[in-house]
Amino acid sequence: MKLSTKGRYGVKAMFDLALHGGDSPLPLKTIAGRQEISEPYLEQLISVLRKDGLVKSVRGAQGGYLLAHEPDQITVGSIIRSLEGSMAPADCVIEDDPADCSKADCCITRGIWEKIRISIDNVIDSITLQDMIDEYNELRKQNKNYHI
Amino acid sequence: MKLSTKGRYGVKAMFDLALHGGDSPLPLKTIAGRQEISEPYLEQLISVLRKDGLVKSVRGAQGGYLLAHEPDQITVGSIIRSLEGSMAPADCVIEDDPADCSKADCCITRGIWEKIRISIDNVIDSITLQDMIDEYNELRKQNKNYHI
DNA sequence: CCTAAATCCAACCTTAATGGTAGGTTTTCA
DNA sequence: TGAAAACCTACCATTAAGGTTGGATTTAGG
Repeated sequence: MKLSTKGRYGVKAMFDLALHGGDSPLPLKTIAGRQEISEPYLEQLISVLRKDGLVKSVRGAQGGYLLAHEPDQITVGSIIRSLEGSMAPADCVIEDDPADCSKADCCITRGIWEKIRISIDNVIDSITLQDMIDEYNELRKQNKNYHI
Repeated sequence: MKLSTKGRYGVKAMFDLALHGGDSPLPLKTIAGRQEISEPYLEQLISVLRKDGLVKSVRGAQGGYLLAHEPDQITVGSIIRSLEGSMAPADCVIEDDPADCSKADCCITRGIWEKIRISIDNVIDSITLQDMIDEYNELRKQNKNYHI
């Protein structure tokens, strides 16, 4: 039940964008360097985030990426689901289109997988990039020793 | 974030053992047949469960497997963790020995992975095999149409 | 207008895990 | 003593992860 690097890198990159990005686009090279992620690999990930409408891109020199919405409108859940798909631990409890199973209505284990999915979704959908920024600033206030 | 078949088959097999097993050992062939799991594959899984003290085995003819404890003493969490390891979505938040990360004390994403792990653990550690049996019996009472 | 910086895109590649099979050895009840 | 069972080790095909490579396209700035 590991999250792959897709989800983890994606959240890190989006947080970096929320923290350091402003009105002018932030080039991927900067994000990748700061977060220590392979740039061409991150490129593939952010391409997915762009297609899902989480970031906007500006092409050409001085180009880069921008958050498509305010940080308090972007949840960690939307980032992770964009890159990893549903957080369902089994295909039979994927929210939008569950794999059909003949025993679905009387399967005891199914209820467990569903509870797990709901509990994960509750956590990740309740955290926004703004929450992460606030926490970062709080931590920064307490001990000067901060990086990302 | 899928659970592999190890965890899913393991829970199914243990539930089968709790439901149909008694004082005499239940052969793996019966469980595998009823749950539609490849017998030699399930053998590998139950071997892990045995080494972790969740089931006891009886060798020889008329042998098989028995739960090592009462159904209300065996949680879904203990089964899944035995077969899949920690439910931590990232190595830096594995409960017993987290992968060390230089930024651990000031990493914002780490807090998120930890919240996810805790919320999953809360769900799976709160469900015992007895709970599953109770739910099964309840379902059985309501509609006659029951299998596993 | 030219160039460098950037996004965009498609293909490839290596490694490890998944989900098994196959083929035996040992134990033990009837 | 035979059959049924657990036990054990090795193998294997497929897939996904986590990239790398090599280019094509766009565009601000000199």
